[in-house]
Amino acid sequence: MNNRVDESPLPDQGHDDSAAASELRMATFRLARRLRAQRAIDTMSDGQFAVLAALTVHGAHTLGQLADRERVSAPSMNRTVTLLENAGYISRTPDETDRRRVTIDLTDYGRRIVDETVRRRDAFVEEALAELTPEERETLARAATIMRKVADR
Amino acid sequence: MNNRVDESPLPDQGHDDSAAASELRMATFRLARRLRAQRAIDTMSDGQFAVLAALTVHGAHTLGQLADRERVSAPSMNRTVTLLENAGYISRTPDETDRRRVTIDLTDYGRRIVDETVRRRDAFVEEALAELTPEERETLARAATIMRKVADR
DNA sequence: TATTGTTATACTCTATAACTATA
DNA sequence: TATAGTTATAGAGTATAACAATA
Repeated sequence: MNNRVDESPLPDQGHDDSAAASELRMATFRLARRLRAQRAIDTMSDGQFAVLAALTVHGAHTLGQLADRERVSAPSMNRTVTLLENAGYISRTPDETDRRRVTIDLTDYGRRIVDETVRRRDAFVEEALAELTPEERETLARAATIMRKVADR
Repeated sequence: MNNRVDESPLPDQGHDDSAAASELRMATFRLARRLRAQRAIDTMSDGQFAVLAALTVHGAHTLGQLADRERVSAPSMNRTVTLLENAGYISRTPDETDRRRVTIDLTDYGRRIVDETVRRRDAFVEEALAELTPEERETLARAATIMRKVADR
């Protein structure tokens, strides 16, 4: 497992702002942990899936581009890429114009795994949303936008 | 780093429900990742801090209780506990009535580290919240409650 | 000479299996 | 015999340093 800091203690003397901040932080960790548990292939780590997702969203990458995007060292990414290649999820092809580079892209099988994982993760959230009131769903939809803004600031 | 699945691809033909689910999932991962980066002591892992937080919230534990709570094997938890003990954050004391057991609890120093870490994590959220409109803050406060409900269902 | 990818090596976190002490 | 904790060992993920091939 990767991260389980979802029971963080509250600050001692929480005035309103700090209480709100703690609540949001704890709720975020707890939900993230729950969502992360919904993986299509339990033997694939978050880091491995993140590479497949990056290739899906942003297309083919070189090794260095993947390492930069995932903020990981080149040797570490090389190892992950080798594992994904051996599992048949991605392909490595030498670059024609600059032969130091290799192009890394999804295989059809890798694409299928990504779809399956996304569908399963979304299925959990969709079912949960379906049990809420329309007002609650609206609140979460607005909150999602604000959360991204906060995370990216 | 632990988890970086914050760029998950959207489902192919997102109708409204599935789009809302994807947005919430992505926003949650992204914010969790950002918050996780705010650690007081960069050499302490999430797993180690989670143990300190559990002891703060729920009091002293035996090794097995900690392993169960964090959903980790006993040997793995034993290793984490040994590291935390060597760092001076926790104490191990043999149980008087059942001498197979050991009681694990925070030291004063460990308590201080928890407070510091919580304060730093909350500081980031508080600063971010301060830049929002009152309506946005209200939305996030309501969302936090709903998110916990979704995570715990 | 600089850049891209890879290999060598080492450290952390995780697990299962085996062991010790106690119930 | 069963249980709680620990030790032994191994695999995955991470990093830095050193190397090979290419620009």
